[in-house]
Amino acid sequence: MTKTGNHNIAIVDDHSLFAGSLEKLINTYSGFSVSYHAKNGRDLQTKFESGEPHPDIILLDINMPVMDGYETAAWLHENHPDVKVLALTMEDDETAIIKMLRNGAKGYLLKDIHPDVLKEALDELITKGYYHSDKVAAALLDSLHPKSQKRIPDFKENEIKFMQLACSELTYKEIAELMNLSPKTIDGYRQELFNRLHIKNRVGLVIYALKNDFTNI
Amino acid sequence: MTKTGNHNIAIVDDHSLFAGSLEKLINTYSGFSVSYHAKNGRDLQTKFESGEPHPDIILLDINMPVMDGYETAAWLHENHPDVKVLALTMEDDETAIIKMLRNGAKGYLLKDIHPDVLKEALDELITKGYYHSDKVAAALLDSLHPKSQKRIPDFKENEIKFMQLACSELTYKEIAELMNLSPKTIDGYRQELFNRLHIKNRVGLVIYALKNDFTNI
DNA sequence: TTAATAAATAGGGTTTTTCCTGTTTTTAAA
DNA sequence: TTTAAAAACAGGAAAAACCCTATTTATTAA
Repeated sequence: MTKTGNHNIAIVDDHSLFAGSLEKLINTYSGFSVSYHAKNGRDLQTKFESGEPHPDIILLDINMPVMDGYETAAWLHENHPDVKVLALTMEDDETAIIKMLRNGAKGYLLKDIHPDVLKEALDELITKGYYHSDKVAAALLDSLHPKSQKRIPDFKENEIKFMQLACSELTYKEIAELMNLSPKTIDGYRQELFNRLHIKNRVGLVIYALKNDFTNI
Repeated sequence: MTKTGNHNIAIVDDHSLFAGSLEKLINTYSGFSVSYHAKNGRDLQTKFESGEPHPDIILLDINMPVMDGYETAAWLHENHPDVKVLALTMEDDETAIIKMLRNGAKGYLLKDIHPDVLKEALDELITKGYYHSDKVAAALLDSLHPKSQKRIPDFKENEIKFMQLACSELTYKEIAELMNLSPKTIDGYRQELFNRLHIKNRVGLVIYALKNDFTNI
């Protein structure tokens, strides 16, 4: 049935049980087998330096202690660009997707997918070199569409100031007073930012501001 | 007719990939096989009512939508006390352990354990009827010690869950639905937290939660 | 100077949040 | 079993947030 060689996979995840289980699942897929696990990025680096053959594919978790998925993906992309990285994580988060892809990941999967989807992703990774689910495709489009490839849209001075003040317990009215503007102007900033950033409410704005280092707590 | 010594296992977890993988792992253990999965407690109830034979052991996740691990364990304990429940979760939380055991779970395992530990736990579950890791034993002891009651964290479990969900773009109504509680109860949590933490609004709560590592963005 | 554009402001309505107080239900203790 | 406390829930109302559309005021490029 299976033609060309077997593809070796490494799993990088600090949840041993998940990793161990996943190995069994993957080993039931023809054409794929798991060669080893690593608990985090640092652990993976050690494996790479140990001289044993590199895996073809790495299933990479994002949330890990010591050296997380972002760092690990970046390191692999830099030092072992031949190794295909498939992000496999719990986080259903557009910025996480973008960040992983920017760091060289060839695909992004959520852990709550059906096992068949993983098989499909692995197959596509081999045949096409990447796997992009609908969610990833949407995230990509979204990130590329705003004119230039600017990751972070450029904000006006006042928008940034408002964003920062919104990350506090001040009401919009109080923010307006502080900025010497009409509450209606502030409301305009708010609305404009909500639209541009695709967020629904002030908490979304706070999260955005924190994620993008416009403020810190 | 099951072979002598073969024990059927059901997995209740909303993470399909984990469940599917775990099945493969367990099927490599002699004496155990997985008969089916369920996505949550409600789903499990349906399986029980469908007439197919009940599993001997249920691996039960805590965090699930619709009907979580606590409810499910309680229901099983009430209606199917013959079925052994092994809690299998990410939460390394003493109160969660206590709560699951009180609801009839025969053991408690973290998802980041080594696969061998799961095998050991399953074996002990069959031979002894329970599996108590060191952590569970410690939690039990601690809970019996009256002093520990004083040391109970400042926040109740639901308060923490609410706090975490409040750090999102969900409305309180949506959070209430997710937690299977009345919006008025959620409002009660909110008010209580605002008072205790001396904060004025939801943004204050988000900031508090982030500062104190109840969530991360 | 003027037309185009961007920024600030408004009107006015809907939804959500916030707040206060009180009742029912559940849980745990005596 | 009774009782006290805690948790869940509720009514109602005001404030704040949210949303859409439109107008006035600055800015600036032709």
